[in-house]
Amino acid sequence: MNVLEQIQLNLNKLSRSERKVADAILASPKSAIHSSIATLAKLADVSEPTVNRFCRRMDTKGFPDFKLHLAQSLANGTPYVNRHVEESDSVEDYTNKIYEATLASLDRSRQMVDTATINRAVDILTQSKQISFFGHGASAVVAQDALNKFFRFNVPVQSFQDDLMQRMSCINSSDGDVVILISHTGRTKSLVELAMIAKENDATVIGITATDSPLANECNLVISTEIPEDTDLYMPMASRIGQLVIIDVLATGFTLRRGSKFRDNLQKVKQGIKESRFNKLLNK
Amino acid sequence: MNVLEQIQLNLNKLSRSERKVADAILASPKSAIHSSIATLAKLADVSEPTVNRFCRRMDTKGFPDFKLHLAQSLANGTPYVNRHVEESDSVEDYTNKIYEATLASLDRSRQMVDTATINRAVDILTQSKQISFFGHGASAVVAQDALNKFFRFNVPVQSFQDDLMQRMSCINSSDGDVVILISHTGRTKSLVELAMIAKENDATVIGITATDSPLANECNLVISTEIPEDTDLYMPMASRIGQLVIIDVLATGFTLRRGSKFRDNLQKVKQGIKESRFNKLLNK
DNA sequence: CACATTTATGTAATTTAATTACATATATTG
DNA sequence: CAATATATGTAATTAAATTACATAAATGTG
Repeated sequence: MNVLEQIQLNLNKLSRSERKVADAILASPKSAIHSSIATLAKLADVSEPTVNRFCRRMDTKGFPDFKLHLAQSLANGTPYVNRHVEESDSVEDYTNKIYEATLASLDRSRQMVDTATINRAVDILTQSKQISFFGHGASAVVAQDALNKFFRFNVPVQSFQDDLMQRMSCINSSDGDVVILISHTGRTKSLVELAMIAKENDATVIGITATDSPLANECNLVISTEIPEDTDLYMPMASRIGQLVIIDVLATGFTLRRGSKFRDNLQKVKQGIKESRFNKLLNK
Repeated sequence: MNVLEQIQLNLNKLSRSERKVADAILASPKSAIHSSIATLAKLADVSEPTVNRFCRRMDTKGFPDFKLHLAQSLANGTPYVNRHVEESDSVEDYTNKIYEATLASLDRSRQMVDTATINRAVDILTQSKQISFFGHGASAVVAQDALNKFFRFNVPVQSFQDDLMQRMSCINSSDGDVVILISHTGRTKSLVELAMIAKENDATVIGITATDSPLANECNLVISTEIPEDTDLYMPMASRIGQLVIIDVLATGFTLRRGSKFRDNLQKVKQGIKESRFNKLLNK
């Protein structure tokens, strides 16, 4: 709830003088944010400390803080709104809606990500003997992206899409191995089974999934991706983008933790695939 | 143009001390708006009047006015700053930087996307006999994601990662087939070859790639993903996220264009994979 | 209703924040 | 190199905001 709304909703609960302050602000909020407390107090016909008390009552630290919050209230509300695609939408409409929904989802993910958990995951990954990434459907794509990223570090890393290969990999796992299971809902049956098998074989299981789900309950560590989202027939599942960014974060953390030797290997890989590309200047 | 953008655009034109001020603000704009001029000056290692002069240079009346404008910039949907990950970064720092870089990239992509081109691509896809998605490396992941999405529409769609299979698919293509080639730079040699082969066989070639690249030159239609980005050893390639969102947009456009028959098929697929998941209420 | 207690309010004093003035340092130009 | 312009920081001054305290008004209790 922003400050402007808060003022309007609490009008009836304000005292006589504080009501005067509210009225003066509501009469011209744009002007209020640029006014001194003295100017506003005079305009509202109250004392300066009354204005200050009003600001405190609106849960701000004082007048300058109140003005900042009011300024943000005036500046168009929340930055990205998650709106449904409608059948009648033009290409401009649905394109923008999808971008905004994705941005909104990613922003929420940014706010909710638990960096302590990320740090622990990076610890575990850094010390692992082998890393496996598994997921199904859209999350399988994330697992493959993870493979593509971690493969460049020249550490033992694998990812399979075939269900049997996944099971065998988990059966073959042992202490020091890490199995990362990726699932939006955490309710995919076969992934929960993979978690159990891996744990039975002393691997560490990390879930990139919804907390308080069957899969989360079988994991040693859970990186939460539980952003509520409206999926319907037209709206893509934006949360897989959040999963991809978590992979990015883990990969960067891994690189930073591992230090210069792995940076060198990254450079080696980058150089090694250069020939598969047209040179930027010559082959235009 | 808001204050945050103005700062970023004028970085090169600032004097040494004022550049320090800008860097301190960009490092933590949310914190800056709540700071006194003394705190910010200390943080930036400059004098208080230098901060005041910086604010005047940004066309604000002084520090309080600058803060108000900055607060509105932050509330207005362009808050994200693309900052490099440093070796000394904490997990909080690099996590936030990666999220912000991704959000910044995606926001730019949103602003630059050409909806007329999207519309044409949706036209072409809607009328196609068969759709193929190909990419390499990180873009191969995008191609697979596309397969996962379009497969649900029950239209002929394919995607291979094996180079030979890709070539054979393009050799086998004919009029009415669409080949979508995904590449960040547009300079991957084998993808350019795929484009040539597909065109020789009368397929329509759509590139999700950089304009003015070898691949773009071989395509019938180019959906541009040419967002300048700073990639270095630590920063992930955020543009693949933009490619994924373009796939989302195309898929939604396809669904809207195709109408109710395809909506029904989506429901059928969704229902069909329900049993692979634990029921939300019962199996907790 | 009267009295006691609590809450609201404004004046004045104090503190903090921001701005201005001025001297010095640095960069640029002829 | 010298002269001029620009940048910068210290110290002083002004403005803005907050706190302290006394008084007024409202509320609650017997």
